[in-house]
Amino acid sequence: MSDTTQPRRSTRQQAAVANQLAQLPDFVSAQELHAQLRDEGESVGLATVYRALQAMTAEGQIDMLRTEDGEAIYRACSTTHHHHLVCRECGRAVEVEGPAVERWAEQVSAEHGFTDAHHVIEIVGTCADCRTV
Amino acid sequence: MSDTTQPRRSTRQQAAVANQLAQLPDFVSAQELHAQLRDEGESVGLATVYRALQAMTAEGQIDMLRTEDGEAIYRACSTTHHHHLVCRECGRAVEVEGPAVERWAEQVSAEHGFTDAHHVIEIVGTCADCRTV
DNA sequence: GGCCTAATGAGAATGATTGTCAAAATAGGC
DNA sequence: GCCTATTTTGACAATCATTCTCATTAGGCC
Ligand SMILES: [Zn+2]
Ligand SMILES: [Zn+2]
Ligand SMILES: [Zn+2]
Ligand SMILES: [Zn+2]
Repeated sequence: MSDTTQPRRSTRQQAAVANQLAQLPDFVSAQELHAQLRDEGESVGLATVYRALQAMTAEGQIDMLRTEDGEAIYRACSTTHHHHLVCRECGRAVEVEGPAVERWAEQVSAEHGFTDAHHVIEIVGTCADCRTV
Repeated sequence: MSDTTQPRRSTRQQAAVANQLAQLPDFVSAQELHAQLRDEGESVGLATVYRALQAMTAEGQIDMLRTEDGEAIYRACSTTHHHHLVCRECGRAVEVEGPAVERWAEQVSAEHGFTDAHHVIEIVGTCADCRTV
């Protein structure tokens, strides 16, 4: 199964990225994370931030998904698993959960012989405020 | 609700994009579509392809989603509504349906006052073949 | 300490997407 | 069909996230 988990060397930079991510409740882009680290003095090169996030994603330590405009965003996956309901006009996002969906995803994967399945679910709509404009 | 559907003028280029898309059974990127049109002699400027796809997406005439590496891909949405279960190793995709999920998505949107909601659901796992390797 | 090698960072390079703006095409009214 | 107001197009430049390059730095280990 190509378990490409060669142990990485532990460095200040990787720890900084991991810690920062652990402190954030929601998704951030690599750019944002880089800026935050810079602001806190714990400066890490941009390329390194990208590499760390990549590695952690590959190892399943963090979740990655894409915003509507294609930017990759990351989140520590310790947070409660949930999904987003996003307004296509103002970008406001509501966190939603759905046990039924979680079960469905697992079931569908199992039915087709897939293992270690993850899923991405995003709902995009127009919120009440933006509708009345 | 800012129904920005001012009727667009109909042009050869937009027709070409729409036709090409109607002929393709699966998702294509703007770049691929542009190349195909060029090869078939029905040449259309790249920027125009992007604009046409954008417009059609905004009008709900086609579906757009993002590949793993962030590229936007499009498909005529005449096909039956379904989702994909994709193998992270070999890329094999299985089309799956789930009435329960569809209902959940609608319900969640309604609960929060969102209208005209669409959703993106993708499940990524490791298929049976790739597991045994 | 010293060696080997992986990790870092500054900047260049890539590549999809979007912006610019003059030229061409459309929709209507005549 | 012809004319005009407005939209659309296309070649090219500009943006911007992400990746690549490669000289330098710093873990892991003796
Ligand atoms: Zn809104
Ligand atoms: Zn879920
Ligand atoms: Zn597979
Ligand atoms: Zn669905």
